[in-house]
Amino acid sequence: MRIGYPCINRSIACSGNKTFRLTSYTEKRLKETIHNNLDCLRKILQFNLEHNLLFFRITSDLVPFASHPINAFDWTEFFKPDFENIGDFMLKNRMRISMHPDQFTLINSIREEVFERSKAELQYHADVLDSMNLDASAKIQIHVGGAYGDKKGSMERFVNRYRELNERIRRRLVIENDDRLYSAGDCLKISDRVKIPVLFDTFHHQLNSDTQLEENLFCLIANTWKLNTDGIPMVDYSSPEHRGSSVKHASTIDIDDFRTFLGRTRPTDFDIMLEIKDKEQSSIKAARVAEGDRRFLVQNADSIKN
DNA sequence: CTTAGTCAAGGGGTA
DNA sequence: TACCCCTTGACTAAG
Repeated sequence: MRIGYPCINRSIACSGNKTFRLTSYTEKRLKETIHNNLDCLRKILQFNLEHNLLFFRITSDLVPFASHPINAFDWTEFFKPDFENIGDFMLKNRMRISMHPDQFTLINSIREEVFERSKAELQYHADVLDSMNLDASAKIQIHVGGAYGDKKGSMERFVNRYRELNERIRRRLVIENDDRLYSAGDCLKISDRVKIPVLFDTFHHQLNSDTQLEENLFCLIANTWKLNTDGIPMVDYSSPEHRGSSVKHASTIDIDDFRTFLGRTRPTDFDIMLEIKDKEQSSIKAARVAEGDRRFLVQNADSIKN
């Protein structure tokens, strides 16, 4: 079990998700921004190592406009040594890595041009992870997509489109249950067809589920991950803000809830991404709680040994 | 220096 | 059809 957080670290004085406006695009600006972002990513990983946080999500802003037609710059080649250096650091310290393209990446869109752009965007994400020489346990998580007034047909379209993707994308792709349309159960149905791993999001499950989170569902989801290639399952963990009626991500972790969650999911082993506003601060607290959990200790001992 | 509107990209829901 | 919502930080022009 590894614990981590997505994209941004607020404790160190650098921001690895810098970007700029399309209107101010120049190759020089692009180069400088990528350089800054890679440099900062390396610093964040160092911080994470020091705080026993071995799971991290790389921001999709790492390379701005990576899949946009305006970008003709061969950034994989230019920054090859930097990507490899970061990848070596991750491997050496047994870090688990994910990426999460945002809402515009839609495999099952009814519009062909949206699918084409999505493929380009997925290829960019795969290029980042490939450049770091990471194996197939480094994942790219997306949602199933829209419903378009015909959920069944849209799930079918996802299956067919998924089969069209190239192997470099497919080996990394996983689907995550969303908060409104596609539940964990829906994701399992798709997984039955194409054997894609399902990434369980606890918060989305609270908002959109056909069953309660019971042990059986959690086991079924865990079994969609092939341990020798996909690695242990990834789980996105967050909780609603307790005060107020709105459904927002909590500003900080509720340690008692987290402890309960750890208890309820035993003995299944998985990596946890904390989608909580204060990012690394909550992660550090969570890691402390998890130290009392066997799953966490095994991972720990392992990384010290190597 | 501070602030408020805006940013490549989609889709769902309501009036 | 028109408009607002999601969710988020940072960019950028305006004050």
